[in-house]
This record gives sequence, structure tokens and C-alpha cells, in this order.
Amino acid sequence: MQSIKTQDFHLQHTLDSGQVFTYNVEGEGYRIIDGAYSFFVQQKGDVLFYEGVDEPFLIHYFRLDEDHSQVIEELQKHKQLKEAVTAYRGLRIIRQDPFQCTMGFLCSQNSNIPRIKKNMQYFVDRFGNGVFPKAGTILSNLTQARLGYREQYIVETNKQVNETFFRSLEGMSYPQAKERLMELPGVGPKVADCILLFSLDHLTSFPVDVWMINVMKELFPSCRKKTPPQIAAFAQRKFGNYAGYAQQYLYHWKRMQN
DNA sequence: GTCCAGGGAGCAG
DNA sequence: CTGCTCCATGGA
Repeated sequence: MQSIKTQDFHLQHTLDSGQVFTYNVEGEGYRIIDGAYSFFVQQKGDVLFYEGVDEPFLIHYFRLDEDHSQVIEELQKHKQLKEAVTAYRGLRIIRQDPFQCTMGFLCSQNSNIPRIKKNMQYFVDRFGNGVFPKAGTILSNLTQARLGYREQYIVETNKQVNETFFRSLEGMSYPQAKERLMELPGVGPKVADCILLFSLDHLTSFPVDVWMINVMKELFPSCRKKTPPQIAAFAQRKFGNYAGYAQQYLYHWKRMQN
């Protein structure tokens, strides 16, 4: 077991904030699957213990290379964010495997997190031999997965993507990559924004779901008569490069209230 | 039983 | 372009 010292990092808030679905409690820590990797992590105070990946991977995955105190400072300039940021300080936006992230949020539409986790576990067990399957390989034998109407989106998207596709997205701007992602069946503005934020490093992305509609309307009265895309645009104007973090803190904070 | 969930596609206006 | 309906399923 290796370890790394962290600052302003909270493993549980990070994992439980609905951005990643392929992890499970194991002992006193968690086992996480990301792409071809399966690894164990456990946090004790500021120290993160890990096994199964190397240090550069871990730093990249949890964004430990970022000065998170600066993110906090920036977010706290907005009084509406203070409570959420204080309560869940250390919530990092993960850098996930893009294909895995795409599958997760294709499963997410009109669903709930426990169910999405089950869907993703099925992909791992049935196609991945313990890790996440490769892009373009989730094509058949999906009846047992109980995906409902999302099954056709999974299959059709897998017919259209491979590893090169996701690599090409990495070179694109936010609007370019979003437009390209939305050409995939089952990927609309919300799912695209989640993929862009959680796997493609676009921290200006601001995914708006039911929870975000509600929390934004509570905190910012000017959002009360806005549509979801208008709320996203409002937040991106207001928070700029910190919009993604604002979104994730607010989302987790709001959900933990219920 | 009923309501809701990290929405998107298809269609009418 | 916006607004409405339907979608299949399980968790609460």
C-alpha cells in the first residue's frame, strides 16, 4: 500500500457526489474502477492510501495537482455558495475515463444513482472482466441489464464510438466537443455537459438537472423563470471557469439536504 | 399504489 | 425555435 499527502481533499464527498458510479465500499476504503484500472483508496486525515495504480494516475484522477484552496476562495466570493462549499469542502471534480463517463450518464437519464451503479456494475461484470469494457464493445446481451428504453442508446452509441473518437474530443473546445457529443444517440445537453465536466476537463460546464433547477431557483431569484439552458448560461456567465465546481458543490449540498 | 429519478427524441405549433 | 408527451424501470 502506498500513500500520498493531500490538501483540501475529501474522498467521500468526492465519490458520493454523483459524478462517478463505479465504486464500492471495500474494508475501510473504496474500490474504484476507471477504464482499464481497478484500484483501492482509503483516506485517513490528509493522507490518501492507495493500491493498484501509480501516483501520477491518482493525482490526475482526483485532480490533486490543483490548488483547491484557490477554487474555494473563488467560490466563496458568492454568498449563495458559501454554505455548500463550507459543508463539503474538498469535493474534487474527478477526471474519469471518457467512455465510462459517457455510459454512466447515458444510463442516468430519468434514473437514480443506486440504479445507475447497478447498470454500470453489469457492464463491468458482463463485458469488462473486472474493469470497465473498452469503447465500442457494449453491443449485445443487455436484456439482463434492465436498462429500459436506454438500452438502444447504449447500443447505438457503442456502434459509433471507439478510443480514437474520445481522443479526438480531447483536442476540441467546449462548444465543439459538446456539439460532437450531442450527435450521439441519447446524448442531449445535460448528458453532454456531464461528460465534458467529469471526463474532458471542461470546468466551465454546468449540467442542469432537476436538482440544479430547484437549487438555482432558490438561491438566485432571477432564475425562477429561466429554462434549464438559460440557467446554465447564467451560471457560466457568473462563475466562469469555476461553473463546474459551483454546480457540483450545489448539487451535492442540495441532495444531502433530503 | 403512487411518485419520482443527474433527460432525450419526436412531434406539433 | 419552444413546449409537450412518451419512454421502461426500480427506489422510496
